[in-house]
Amino acid sequence: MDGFDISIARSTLPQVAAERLRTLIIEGALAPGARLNERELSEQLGVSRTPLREAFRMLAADGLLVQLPNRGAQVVALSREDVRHAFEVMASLEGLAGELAAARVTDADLDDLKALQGDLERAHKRRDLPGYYRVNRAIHDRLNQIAGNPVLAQTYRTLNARLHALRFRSNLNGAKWDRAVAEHRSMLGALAARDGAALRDLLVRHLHAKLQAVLETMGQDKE
Amino acid sequence: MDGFDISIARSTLPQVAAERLRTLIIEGALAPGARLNERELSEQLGVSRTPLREAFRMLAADGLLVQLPNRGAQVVALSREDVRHAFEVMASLEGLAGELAAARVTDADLDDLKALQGDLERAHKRRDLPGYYRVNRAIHDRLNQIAGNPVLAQTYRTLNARLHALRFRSNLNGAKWDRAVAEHRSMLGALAARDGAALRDLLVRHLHAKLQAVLETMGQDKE
DNA sequence: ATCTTGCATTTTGTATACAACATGCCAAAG
DNA sequence: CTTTGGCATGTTGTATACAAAATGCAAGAT
Repeated sequence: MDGFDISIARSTLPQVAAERLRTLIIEGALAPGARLNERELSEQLGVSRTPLREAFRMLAADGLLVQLPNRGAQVVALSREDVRHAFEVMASLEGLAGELAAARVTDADLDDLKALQGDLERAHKRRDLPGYYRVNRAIHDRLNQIAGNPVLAQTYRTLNARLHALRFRSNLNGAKWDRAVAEHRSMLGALAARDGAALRDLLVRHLHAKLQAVLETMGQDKE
Repeated sequence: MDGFDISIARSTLPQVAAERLRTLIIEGALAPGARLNERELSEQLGVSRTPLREAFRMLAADGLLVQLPNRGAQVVALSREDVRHAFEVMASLEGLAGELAAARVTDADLDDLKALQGDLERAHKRRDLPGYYRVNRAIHDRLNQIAGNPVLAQTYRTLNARLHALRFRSNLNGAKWDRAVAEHRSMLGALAARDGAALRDLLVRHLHAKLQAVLETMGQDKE
């Protein structure tokens, strides 16, 4: 966290391609279950098949694609069970982040988080869902940063990225949204009190509520 | 868990290469920090550079290699901090596995685990360290299987694989080993009582003890 | 003597040709 | 009419050639 990174970000071609594909998947341009034709895609992206294949491998590692031998890559189609399992793990990790953060949080950190909580409530008040999600994410990132465990942050990020293939925005109806904001307030209180166990419980329950919301948006899909 | 998979395992060349490299890394033939020359390695393994590169990507995804742009791949060199962070996350995941398992365990499962516990104690009694580790791993796998969350199992496996690059076997002196076996007995008790919270605590502490042992074997290495 | 600068060599990155495999169709047999 | 075998076509897997980048060394300048 100390020192500055002045190196210019040199992204390799596979990385750029992977990022591009990731966006296409998250935005839904590439639907879950869709098969990705290498030649076709490589022409569209303007790269040859080799770097594209490396991009496939990266995305497969993140769980956004599955690769079948001799049958290429396709966008993952997560079942409700998959989502449930992923959330179960993410809740546990988020709880750990809370515990760690409670043990290490400084007053300066708390001030930052209080400011973010303010942003969150304002976004809520004006029903600005995109803004709400942005702040929400910022709070989460900050918490993870305070927790100070890069492996934890990385693991969480990977799991989360996988779920984004679903792109469940929307679906925060009034009651649920109000409750979520209130939960955030409780969480901030537990953190200020340095009560790791309480924060952990709150986070786990918070994630559980989120899971329910996501499952509802998924509706009665397959499996 | 129902039904049999009769499909013959068709491993692709990159998979085979990755598996081979994984073994070389774990066994220490490829030391941490070592740079992997593509041409050289591809000749030694008898594959061309393309599948080898895909193998690199897979291992990098598992965290066994790091890939630097235009500078190839090298075996990760984990710092003590890295190990600490990884164990922190693994302990949390293992705890979750315990909680879930306690909620779903059947009497038949318990019988299996009791048998394994017997194996463990026998291996301990005759100071059979490799055997002990094997049974230890079997118990862990069984627990994860009972927990019934593939995402959890997968995440744990990945983290664990990364640590194996260190190949810390050995280093279980008398006292620690005795204590580990006793802990296993307690864990089995908590599972039999379906006490998820207790099992969770035991597992987290168990992993914490393991971390200490690992850190000792790492000695006063760099960073 | 040390530091820079350019060149030679090595190594990685990308494109592409060719081989292996999968898939769908059609015809022929039951 | 259904099923099976073979073939044609398309798609992925692998090898290799070429391009771009990095590294090490040596010669010259300060």
